[in-house]
Amino acid sequence: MVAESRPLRADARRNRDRLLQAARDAFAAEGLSVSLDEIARRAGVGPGTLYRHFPTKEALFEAVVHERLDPLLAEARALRRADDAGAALFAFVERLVTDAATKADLIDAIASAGAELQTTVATTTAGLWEEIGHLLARAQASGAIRDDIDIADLTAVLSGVLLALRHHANQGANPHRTLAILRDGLRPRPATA
Amino acid sequence: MVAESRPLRADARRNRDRLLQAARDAFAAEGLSVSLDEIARRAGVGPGTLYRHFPTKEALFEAVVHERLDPLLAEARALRRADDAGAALFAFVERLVTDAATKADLIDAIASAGAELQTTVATTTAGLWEEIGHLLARAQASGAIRDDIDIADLTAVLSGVLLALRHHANQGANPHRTLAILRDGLRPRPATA
Amino acid sequence: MVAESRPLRADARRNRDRLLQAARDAFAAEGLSVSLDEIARRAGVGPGTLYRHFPTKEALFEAVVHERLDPLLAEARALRRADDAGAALFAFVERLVTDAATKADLIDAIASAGAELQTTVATTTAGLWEEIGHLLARAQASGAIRDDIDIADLTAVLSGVLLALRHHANQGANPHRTLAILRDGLRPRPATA
Amino acid sequence: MVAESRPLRADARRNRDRLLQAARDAFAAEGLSVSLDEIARRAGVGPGTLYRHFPTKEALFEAVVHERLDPLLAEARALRRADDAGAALFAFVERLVTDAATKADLIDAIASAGAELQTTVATTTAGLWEEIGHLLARAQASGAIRDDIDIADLTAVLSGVLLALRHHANQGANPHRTLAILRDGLRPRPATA
DNA sequence: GATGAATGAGCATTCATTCAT
DNA sequence: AATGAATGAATGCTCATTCAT
Repeated sequence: MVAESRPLRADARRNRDRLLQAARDAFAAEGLSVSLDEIARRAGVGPGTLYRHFPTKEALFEAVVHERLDPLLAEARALRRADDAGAALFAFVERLVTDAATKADLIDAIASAGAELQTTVATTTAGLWEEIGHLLARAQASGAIRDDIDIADLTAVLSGVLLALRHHANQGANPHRTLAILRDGLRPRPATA
Repeated sequence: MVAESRPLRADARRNRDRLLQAARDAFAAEGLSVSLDEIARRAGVGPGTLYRHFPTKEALFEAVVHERLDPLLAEARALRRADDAGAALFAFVERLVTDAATKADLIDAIASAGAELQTTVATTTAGLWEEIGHLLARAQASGAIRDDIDIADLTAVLSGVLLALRHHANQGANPHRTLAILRDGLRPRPATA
Repeated sequence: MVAESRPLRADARRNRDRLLQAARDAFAAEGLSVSLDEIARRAGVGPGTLYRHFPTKEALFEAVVHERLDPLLAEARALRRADDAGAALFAFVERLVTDAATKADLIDAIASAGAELQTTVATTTAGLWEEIGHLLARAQASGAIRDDIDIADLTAVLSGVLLALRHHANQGANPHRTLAILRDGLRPRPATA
Repeated sequence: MVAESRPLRADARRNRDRLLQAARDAFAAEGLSVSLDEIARRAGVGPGTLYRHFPTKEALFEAVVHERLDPLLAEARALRRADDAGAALFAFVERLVTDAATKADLIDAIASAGAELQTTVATTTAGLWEEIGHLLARAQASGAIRDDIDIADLTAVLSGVLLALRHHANQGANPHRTLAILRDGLRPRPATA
């Protein structure tokens, strides 16, 4: 799994990249229902080539998910040791929401994935939630975040907000204002409600 | 031929109900991609019977959506003239969240509706958002809700939370805690930001 | 087959007539592909009632064909003993063509009937061709019609003309001019061609 | 990658030809109502292969029509400048009738086209009638054809005869005798009517 | 490796026919 | 008798996957 095993990667690598790009765009634009033929067409390759790189539709989708998630995961890991735990969590949440707004793509697929492909994708996303759990725990320990919620709650609201921004972005919702609601809601509650 | 409004609806009504129930469950479990044959099978009828009651897939979906939305719409309308505007909005939000938690079904379809079927369903949901907009405006006027958000923002967060509860309910998210985040996030901001 | 066997014919007869009328119109307008439900709807009865009167689609079609053919058959039989055999044949041909033009309906179905329902309808039309054969033989014997054709040829041209008038009537073909070609073509050939 | 215009068309071309052949036979035998699955089955391919070559039923039908019509159209065009205009028209009519007799297939579809698929097929046939119109006009100008008919009339009779030969060929109609009727009917009328 | 043709199960929808009321 | 609901096989078409070239 470690060693680069094969030589001719010049064009193969290029095709793989094109396919991932095309798949990203297509999933973002049409959802999971786009046909693989359409993705291959957009990438300028034959469906057989797509199959060679990604033996099933789910494998392709998962690769796309990985491509999106891996940088986020790295960022979350880097924040593990930030000084200000509360700021770290808010920074990461902001990063997620900004991503969802600007990339305007398959964050939603990451968050939901319907009941259709699931399994492997779910495994892939689990790592992300785990990192967020860490950030939440530290932020709660530092007093920056209310104590009466747990990682499941945060995960729920956060993926919900991501999904919502995807669906409502073109309808006037402002990511920053949406974020403000979330941010204030996560703060420790003042004396009384 | 005399006065009973409809004669042999006994079985027809029963099949219609069974179909709606099966569709509700199936859409909730598998999303919009469930096949009509599968829904018919679950309802114990032939595909032709499904067709008789709901001539297109969209018609079936819309019937399911209506069944869920109509009572909510009625409730929202009833709250229009509540004395305490802030309490009215929170009550309705709580109602929505409770629904999503207990019915555990296609609130998500209502909230997202994907890019797939749209038209009529969109029209149907528009009415709901309109009512919520009313409640929000009054709550803001009364000072119970922060001023720096508009209906699009609320809609986004709210549908996000609903979606989230649907996807994460079985993963331990607690509706009341999730709701608490939303509730506190909607309050007017204290002195500092 | 002779005695009227059942009493309650008042409304039953009326339904039967309505169904035949609706079927006639529907076949004429849409061809054989109209659904029986559509015909029943047009007749203002339920599909079960249609079925009671005509147990298969073919039975209905055949009844319609009979209704059209029987008067024509009677007319042909009446012409069998006409004094002027040539005039008799031309008169009958004219009658057919006029029918096709004014009724603008399922003469074509009679003539073609595709490869779909056939058998029984073919049997039904055979009687008509037989009568025409009689008229042709007599006309040829009297010298009014060329000798070098037989009933199969006449049948072919005649049904072709009927079909054609149905399809081309709205495109400017004039039944009388079309008929003139046929009439002159049937005459005995002058000395040389 | 070098210069052969198309690489693996060997099998594709063969399947396409098989499909056209199967479609031709099937349409001729059963009319437009044959199912595409049946045609695919007869051609020995899956329905998806049929779809790849002809994406709709109409596209398949039109391909079949073109295959028949294009040579006829070319021939008609070639006759436009013939010396003897009357002979040219008769030659073309003979060609049509011969075709209908030997190919024994979907000339009728061409002539009628039903009320079912239309559009593109209609456009395709229009060109043929236009050419025939040319030949008719010239033949009338030269005195070889009666003056009291127009292209619509000729079209009607001609397609009628084609249809008739299709339906009655196996019943003994002789193309040459049928043709004789048409030919003599088209001649200028002698002294008396 | 790449191509794109082939496959065949599957989908939404239709409709002739049957049957409970 | 009549009704209209139910049936289920069939249709045109789609698409993930496989395979010959």
